[in-house]
Amino acid sequence: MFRIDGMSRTPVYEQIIEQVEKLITLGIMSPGDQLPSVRSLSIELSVNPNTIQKAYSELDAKGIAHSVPGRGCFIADNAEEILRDAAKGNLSKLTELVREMLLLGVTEKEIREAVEKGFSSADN
Amino acid sequence: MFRIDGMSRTPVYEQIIEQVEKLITLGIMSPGDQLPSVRSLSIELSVNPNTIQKAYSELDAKGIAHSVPGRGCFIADNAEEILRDAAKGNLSKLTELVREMLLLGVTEKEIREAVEKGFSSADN
DNA sequence: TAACTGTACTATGTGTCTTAGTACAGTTAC
DNA sequence: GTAACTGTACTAAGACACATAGTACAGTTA
Repeated sequence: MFRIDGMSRTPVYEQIIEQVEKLITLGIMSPGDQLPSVRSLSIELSVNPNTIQKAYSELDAKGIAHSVPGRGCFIADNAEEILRDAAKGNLSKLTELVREMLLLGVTEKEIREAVEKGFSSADN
Repeated sequence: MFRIDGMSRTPVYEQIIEQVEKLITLGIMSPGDQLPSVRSLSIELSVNPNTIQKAYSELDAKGIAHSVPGRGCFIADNAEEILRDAAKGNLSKLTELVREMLLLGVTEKEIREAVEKGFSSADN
């Protein structure tokens, strides 16, 4: 369910956060669903429990998951809403990316094609 | 001419690389132009000379600049071409960004607006 | 010759990420 | 109640990248 790239420059705990968010985005995990326990996931990924805990506590701080001592870590009710709002905040990032590519000499046509390609593909 | 954000998570040497690339992209610096010397820029930015050297040597490795011992560091003849090719390689990144935002519930209309905004703005 | 240029090297400090180990408290099923 | 799970907290240590500090050498230029 989770996969860690040890060669990546992004920290393991961030990779876990991203993957949890992706699972929610894709509808594979839904509000109320329980995430793997800190210990079991640490074994599955051959990673220290502290690293998993750090990921979960950040997901909790973001409001995406909710940790309950003794019970587990669960996807929050409004997880999709939070992720959607965060994505909307990234619209400006999209604008800047387009502008930079344009400045670098990428044609408007090439950019439009890349965008349409994003619209047409629904699979991961 | 250069500005460093000490609060940023991106290393200083990478910020310098990005800014050199941006100056070339914007046409402020052109092939043959000399970059500030390692020592003078290190003083200007209150940064260690080694940090500047690291940035310059990476620009050299990328083919964007060319360092000549005793003379200085100069923008390479084909710097724009290299940057343009690199930008084209990022078209897939653009596609993925669009796809992700779509999955997260951002509307197609919002995405198109952000893209058009990038097209229409020419100022930095 | 003097003042600049890039380059190379060692040593050190710092911060983040990760691991390791231990401990405590809440929950659940038997 | 007990055993086995859950999250949480804490200290200690190692690894690594980034940056600093200082020195030194060779090439270029006026």
